[in-house]
Amino acid sequence: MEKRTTKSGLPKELSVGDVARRSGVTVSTLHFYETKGLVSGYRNAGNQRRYPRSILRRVAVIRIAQRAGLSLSEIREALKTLPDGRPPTMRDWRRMSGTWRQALQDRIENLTKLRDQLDLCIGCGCLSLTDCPLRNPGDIKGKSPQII
Amino acid sequence: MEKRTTKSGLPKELSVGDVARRSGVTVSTLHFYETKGLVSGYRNAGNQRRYPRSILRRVAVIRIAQRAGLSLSEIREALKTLPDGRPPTMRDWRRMSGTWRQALQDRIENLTKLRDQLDLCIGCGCLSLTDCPLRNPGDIKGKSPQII
DNA sequence: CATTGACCTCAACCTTACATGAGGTTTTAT
DNA sequence: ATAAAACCTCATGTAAGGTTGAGGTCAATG
Repeated sequence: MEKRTTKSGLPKELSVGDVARRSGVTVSTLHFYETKGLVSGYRNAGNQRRYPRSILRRVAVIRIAQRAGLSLSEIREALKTLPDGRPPTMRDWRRMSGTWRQALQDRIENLTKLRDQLDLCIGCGCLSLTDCPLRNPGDIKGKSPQII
Repeated sequence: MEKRTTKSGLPKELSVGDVARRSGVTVSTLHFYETKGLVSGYRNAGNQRRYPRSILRRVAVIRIAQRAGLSLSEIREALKTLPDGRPPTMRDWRRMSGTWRQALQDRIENLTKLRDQLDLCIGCGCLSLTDCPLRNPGDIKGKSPQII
């Protein structure tokens, strides 16, 4: 693939293999993403997948969101609000990445809280104490552990 | 269970059900942890699991380590350095939790870096740029994505 | 124009971290 | 003493996020 190019020298359409090479994910991952509704493209006369160049950005966005800790289904929902074949506008991108930034921030704060509690407990040899914050974290709901 | 108690009124040995109730994990999780070598106990005459009270601390430690992002096999390895039937000493606990603290800290730093990059890219409408740090993060090794 | 590499689909498999249920035994409570 | 609650083992299921392989087609190249 990557033969027909635009005047800028960039290929107009991409095969799965092209996308795999350039995005850093495998072909099977692209197939998988397609079954999960995360990416889409069209087929050529021979039933092979062809993608517009915007797929590359889309895959990059998916990977970033994964790094931020989102599940593929959350990512799919977020991507639903973006145009699929066309590159997203600045506004589109800001809205989505803003939400993701917040999710990331929440995760960071949770982990930081855990780290600080761990620091306290490393100091005090804790975990034997009935009121150790680490033993009954506020973010775990349901039947809480009894006094140990 | 929880009938025979010490003079302090605390039960001397615990059944799986007791441990489940008091630690906040299910019985099947305890079975599972046993198959994975994370916890152990002994059996009574009727082949039922019995645990010393120190199991409670052990399970608490496992859950904390999970929150910090460690896998069960990593946790198992770390726990190997602790006594199983006896409560760990302060030194034991400090060594282990110190390592975990570091792992946690690394995770926090990675996520923070990602967040900051995301902030930059939210501002600039990035991801179209060939040198966007989000598109080729330093922490992903191997064949890096080509210029998009 | 034949070959080889790239694609196709579909099913099965993998890892992590458990949950569920069947069929049978042991404890506990009345 | 008996019923109910709790346990036991072992097999199977679940969910996420893919990977692998078989069997067959398509396309780029000498």
